[in-house]
Amino acid sequence: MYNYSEIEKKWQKYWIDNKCFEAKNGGDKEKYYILVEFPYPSGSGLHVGHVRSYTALDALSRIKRMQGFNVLFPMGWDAFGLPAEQYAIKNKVHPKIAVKENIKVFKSQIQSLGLSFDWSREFATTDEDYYKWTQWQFLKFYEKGMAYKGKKEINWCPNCKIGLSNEEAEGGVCERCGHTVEKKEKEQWILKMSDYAEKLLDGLNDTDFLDRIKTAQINWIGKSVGAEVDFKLDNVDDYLKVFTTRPDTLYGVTFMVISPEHPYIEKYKDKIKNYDEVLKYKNEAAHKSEIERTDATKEKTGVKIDGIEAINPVNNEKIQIWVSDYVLINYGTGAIMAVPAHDERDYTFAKKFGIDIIEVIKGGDISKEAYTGDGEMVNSGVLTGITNKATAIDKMIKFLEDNKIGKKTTNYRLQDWIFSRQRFWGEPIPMIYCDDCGWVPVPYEDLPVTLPNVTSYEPTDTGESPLANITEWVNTTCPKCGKKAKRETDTMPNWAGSSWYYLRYMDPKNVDEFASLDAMKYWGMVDYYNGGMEHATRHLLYARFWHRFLYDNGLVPYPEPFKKRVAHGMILGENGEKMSKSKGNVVNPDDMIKEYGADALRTYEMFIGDYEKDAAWSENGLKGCKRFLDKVYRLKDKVNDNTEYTKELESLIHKTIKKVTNDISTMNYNTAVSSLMILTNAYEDAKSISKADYRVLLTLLNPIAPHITEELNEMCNLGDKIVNSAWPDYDESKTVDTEKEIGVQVNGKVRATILINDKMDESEIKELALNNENVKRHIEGKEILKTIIIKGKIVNIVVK
RNA sequence: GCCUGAGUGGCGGAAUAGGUAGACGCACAGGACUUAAAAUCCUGCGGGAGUCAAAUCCCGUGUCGGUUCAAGUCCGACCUUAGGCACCA
Repeated sequence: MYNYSEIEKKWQKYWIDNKCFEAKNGGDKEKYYILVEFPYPSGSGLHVGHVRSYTALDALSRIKRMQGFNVLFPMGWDAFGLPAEQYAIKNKVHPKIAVKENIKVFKSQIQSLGLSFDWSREFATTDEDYYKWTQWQFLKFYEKGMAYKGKKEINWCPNCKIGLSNEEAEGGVCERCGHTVEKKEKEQWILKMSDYAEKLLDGLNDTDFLDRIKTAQINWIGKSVGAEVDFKLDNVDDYLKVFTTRPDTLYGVTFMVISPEHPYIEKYKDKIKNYDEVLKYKNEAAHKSEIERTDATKEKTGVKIDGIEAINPVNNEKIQIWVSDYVLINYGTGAIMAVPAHDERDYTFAKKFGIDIIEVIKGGDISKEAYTGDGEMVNSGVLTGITNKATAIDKMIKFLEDNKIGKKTTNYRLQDWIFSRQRFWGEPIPMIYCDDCGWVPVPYEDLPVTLPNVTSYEPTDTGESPLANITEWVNTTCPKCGKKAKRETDTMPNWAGSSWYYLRYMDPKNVDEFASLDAMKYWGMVDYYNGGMEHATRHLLYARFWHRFLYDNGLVPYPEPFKKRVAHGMILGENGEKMSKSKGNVVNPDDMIKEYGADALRTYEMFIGDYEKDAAWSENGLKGCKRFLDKVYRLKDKVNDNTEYTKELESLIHKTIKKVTNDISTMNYNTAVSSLMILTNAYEDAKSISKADYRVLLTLLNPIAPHITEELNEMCNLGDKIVNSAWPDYDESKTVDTEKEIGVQVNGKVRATILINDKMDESEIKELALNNENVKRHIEGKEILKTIIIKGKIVNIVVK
């Protein structure tokens, strides 16, 4: 039909030469910051999934610019990480070089789509003048006591030889290679993220995230309110502290359980008569994988501790203490009070080991199962007779606090962030260890701590970072005392660089600061942030935490980084399965651009379905969109010289402007395209169309298919470049039909349609309806009970 | 188990605030143009009854109930499915 690749190249060049999409900091226009997650530039190149989200936000950016906003729509590269490192090891090149090549490919692919990114602000997280500031911010965490080095049991992948965060080891398998994760104790840098649990929860109120994203975050933070209770140990001057959300069931406690890692096992070694047995159990638990350990369906195991007992503070009963791996050391206090009558897990445990079960809430049958519902309190001292859980809990907490045996407490599932990785290709953690001074931060003026230029950095078997082998890099002097010292060889996780990149875009060339306060004040929160659902918890929480910390220390002007967060669905293979090389269902965007053009690919990906949902690829669908653009192209031959909207098309034009404007801002891209198809079909049916008719169609289609529309606009001399023009307005009054067909129902079933106009009153409409032949047939001989007329919508005649 | 969503033709999916279910596209079928194919154009396209053809009628938005003049849309229970959390006390 037409030479799209030539047209596309022409306009892409025009946009770059004329700096059409470069945002300026400041000015009279209102700012609007649109962000798509920057990609990891993998060797396999751009995925059609990238095309979907980039095009969607590109369309939004283009509209916003035409509507007069100062739009920031930047792009960069999240380029640290394991794949680049592994590729580099295999091919004996420095990852810096491999990354550079990948970025080149990615960039040219992205540019061939005609996306309106502001390339003047481009950077990669691996650029020294970027990660200098990542390190600088880490030092701030350290300075404020928010980063510490601690011995932590980490998730260790023996295959990748790398420590993994809990998030990367979900389900007990390595996220990268699928190998079973083991536990390994290691000194790790840790950020005190758990201190921010409440703030991260609160901050959600300042955001406009999709509900499911908010929910995912709330679940992840896992707040639960309850009480801490001290159980005195019998014959020992010490307490065992537990956390419970059900202090109302304290009278039903028949045993306690501590986690295998609980410090009391060592502390009371001498008192525990069956210490050997307990230790054996502890060791078994340590060797279990995360999967085995956390499988709720498996049978409960445990060992009764012989030699120490506790005393229930509310009734002074002696209580046996068990050790079992169903109690986790990293939640609450690592110890629980067990109420088998009213907790399912405690119930199973008690049944298996023949421990007493005491009912304190009526309503269930404790011979069959634990009753977790509400009911009347029995056998419960001061609580007896209360029938409401909340009241009982409040009363018990007051009792505990009055008697100084416990207090109201909140617990969070959210853990501290293990920030060390034993890898080469990451930001070096800017710390130095001196035998005399301990850990000393690298002085701010010495940043960045750069990675050494070496070609060999195989991972070590000991679990140390490959950097540990590069002695000339490791050995340094202590910034404090000047003696010989060693650099930290751990590097930062991938999530570090992506936790603040949106700030750097605001002021990417700044050499004095990570971004100036002025720039950050000007651009404010990211107005519209798009990314995958897989980042709804981890990346988004890390970035919010990082940002909030900066805010609390006066380094950024607003507490929350992102206003609105949306997520796109995946593009699946033609067979409905996730695209993968092994399944052979991968679609390469380059091939599609070559065969159908970037505009057709963009249009199709917007039309493919609900933006938030997964959608299966269909090359036929893409062909359909190509046909649509061809149709738009052919319209050029029927443009007349009129400069006003054609009368017969006017109403539809106004309706379409309204629909496309709304749909793109609410992510309903599929219906936006559909309404443009309807308008195009109407133009086709018309004898001829005016310049104004054509121009408005091209303008409306431009955000989605920017090249061909700009070309046709020029070819037909319709006016200024669309990119420099204003988004069309619509006249609300012209979107309302003067004449309309509405349905006439008899007893709720449509029996006819009548043509009404906006001048008719109810009686005229009623008369028209009753005189319809088919309606007459259905009401003949029956009594009309009532007639409902909803203006412009429907008539319903109720008969008996 | 708990927390979110989602179930509509052969397929992707439309249906403001309850008001003509199936927009738009794909696939398919028939026709036009052509020596032929491609491209393009026209017609049909949820299921069933009915008819030469129609008109018209019945059924139909996961299932079962309910509210309403009217339910894809609201309410209750359930089923299926995707995602999140999960021995979190």
